[in-house]
Amino acid sequence: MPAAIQTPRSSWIEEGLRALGIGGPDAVRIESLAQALGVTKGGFYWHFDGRNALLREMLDSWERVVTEEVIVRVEADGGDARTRLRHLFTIATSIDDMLKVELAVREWARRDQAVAERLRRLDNRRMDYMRSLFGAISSDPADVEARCLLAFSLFLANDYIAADHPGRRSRSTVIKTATERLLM
Amino acid sequence: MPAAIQTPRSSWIEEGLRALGIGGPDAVRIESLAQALGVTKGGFYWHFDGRNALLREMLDSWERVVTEEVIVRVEADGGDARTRLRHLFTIATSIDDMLKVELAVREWARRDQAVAERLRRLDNRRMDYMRSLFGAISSDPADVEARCLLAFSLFLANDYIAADHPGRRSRSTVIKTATERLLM
Amino acid sequence: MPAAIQTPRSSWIEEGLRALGIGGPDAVRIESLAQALGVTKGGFYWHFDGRNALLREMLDSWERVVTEEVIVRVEADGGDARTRLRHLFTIATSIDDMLKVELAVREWARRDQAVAERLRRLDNRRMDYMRSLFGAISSDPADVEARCLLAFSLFLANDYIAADHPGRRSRSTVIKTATERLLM
Amino acid sequence: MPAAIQTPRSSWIEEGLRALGIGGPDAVRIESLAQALGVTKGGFYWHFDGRNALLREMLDSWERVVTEEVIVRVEADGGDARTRLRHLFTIATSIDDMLKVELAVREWARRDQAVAERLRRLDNRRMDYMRSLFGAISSDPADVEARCLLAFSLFLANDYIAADHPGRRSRSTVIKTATERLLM
DNA sequence: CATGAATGAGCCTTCATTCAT
DNA sequence: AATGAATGAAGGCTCATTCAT
Repeated sequence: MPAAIQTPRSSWIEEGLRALGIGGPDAVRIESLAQALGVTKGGFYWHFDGRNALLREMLDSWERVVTEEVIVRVEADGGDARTRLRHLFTIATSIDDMLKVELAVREWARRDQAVAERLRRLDNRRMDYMRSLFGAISSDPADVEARCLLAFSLFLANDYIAADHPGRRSRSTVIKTATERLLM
Repeated sequence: MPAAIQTPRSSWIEEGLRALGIGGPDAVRIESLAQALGVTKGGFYWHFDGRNALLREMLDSWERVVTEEVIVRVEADGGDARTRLRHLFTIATSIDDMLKVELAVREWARRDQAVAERLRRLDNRRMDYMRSLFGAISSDPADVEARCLLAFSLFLANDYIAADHPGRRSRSTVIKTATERLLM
Repeated sequence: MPAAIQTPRSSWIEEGLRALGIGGPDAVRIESLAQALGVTKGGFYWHFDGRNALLREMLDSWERVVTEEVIVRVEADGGDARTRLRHLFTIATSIDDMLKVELAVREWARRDQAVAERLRRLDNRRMDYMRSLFGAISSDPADVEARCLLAFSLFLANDYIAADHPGRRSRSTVIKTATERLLM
Repeated sequence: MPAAIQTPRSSWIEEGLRALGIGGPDAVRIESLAQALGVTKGGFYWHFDGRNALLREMLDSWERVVTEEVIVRVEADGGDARTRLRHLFTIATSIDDMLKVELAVREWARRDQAVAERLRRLDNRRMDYMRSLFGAISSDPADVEARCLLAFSLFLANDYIAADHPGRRSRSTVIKTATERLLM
């Protein structure tokens, strides 16, 4: 039976990820997190070796969730390649908090080599998975690759592109159309 | 008499955009810029009303370049819709510094309402332009919209996605294939 | 266990009042106070919300001392109206540090509406008290009012007027004569 | 014929005195004065040796006006001692701008020995003048001295005391009553 | 585990001053 | 005489970090 800890490491990590998603790495301030957790920042240093250690563990934690959870859930639902891809897109865009973190990490990776390295591993794993699914739809490797990149781009860019769509079209409708285009 | 001094005002803005592109808004530090320009930070306040004023003018300046310049260049080259779209993609991805700024601004917009507003205006103008070009290729409005979004996503995501491509394929090859897919 | 630390919060306030008395509000510099207290300026922000908060609390603290303490001490000593007035003048001019602060606050009030408002409340309370005492000496309300104003002026101007007095007369002798004139 | 100067020394001094009266010596900022005069601060250094030189000349200028002008005007109007004293009080409290400067200088003197010295000379000259007038009213030197101090105090404290007066009494009415009390 | 308190580095901003033109 | 531009010294504030209790 694990000791009942008052403010466990995981709380700091969760709160840190929340802050990261909202304001980027610079917003992960020990003081803010402490305040959000209702404790004083001094206690933080009992759990972690410093801010960088927290940042590292935040990434570890996020990586684990994002990799395992999503793919596991898609596979659990079963179905053919097209079905799975549709599930994948739905799940990926539905975990709102995680998408925010995703974007923050990606921006962060542009400035930090270590983060970039982690992201490369992660993206490769995801692309591999998509490649296997799109490979069941198209037999042209170049086309598979293009579809993967387009799908991935669509997923990421959703939150960045601020444009409105004409008529009664909502963003999600446009994404759905675009997705189907990739599944043809 | 030739232009005496190369308007140092714009030097601060240029340097600011460079810093923004590399490290995001938090990296736009008066002291760093001053050092990069070979002057002392105190002098900055002769030119600008403060950091926020610089940030605002940086966005003004960037918006002007990105909007006018790109579309003007594409139109200058002429050609049919497909040709113009190909030119657009080439130009958009070739101004390396501007792409970095683009991404930084986009991340920034997620935390700052005023920036988000500017970006919305800008993205709408771009989407309008693409819509007019894709409209010449496809007659289905939903399809046009989907192609626009995919194209835009592809452009943006390029710098974010860290995945490698199997075989001898380079990223730019995959993008080219993906682009052609959108022009079919 | 005796009081562990002598509430460092109040140390900042005391030191702040000292600085205010000597050099006016502009002389209340966090850095100077820190140095005087033998700590670094950063620590100040643990105790206060910023310079303005300190300034506010300094005024609170001073107001409390000046209002309560003086009147309480005079009343404690008892005696008739004349005796009390003599005590009042003696006490008011004897708390040297407080007189300096008094003058500084008054000058400050000329530039800051909020300070002016506090001072008005304080001065009214004092005038009320004097009015009650002079009312026992003179039955003409206009005369009472004039005596109050003269007494208050005398108290304040003491530190401002730099003139020497001829003969062997000291300032305090002249003030004593003037005071008695008001008590006739 | 003196050269027609664009922004003469005297403008800087006048503007400096205005700033001094409003905000004390710390408010005499070259930059503010320049802005008020519609020129750039750089030009200031053509006229003056630096901020301290301006401050010195401001005091010179103020001293001249205050000493000569007031006494000269009172004497010009003539009358007996009581009449002259009444004139003196009226004039002294009527030059509003000068009263503000007067108070600012007095506060300043508390922190600056050189200013204190000037003020002592000035106050002594004024007290001498009042002494001569009160001497015609009272033959007791101690009483004369007390009246002088009270009169001077009343004049100075007017602007500092923020108290309201009960009934329909205005401050100036109270001062008038108090003045007459000193002339009895 | 956590608090209270403090350190110190870093940043923004203001302002007197200087200087070439 | 005055401007445009810059320097440098303060001073206010934030925040990661440390440490005794």
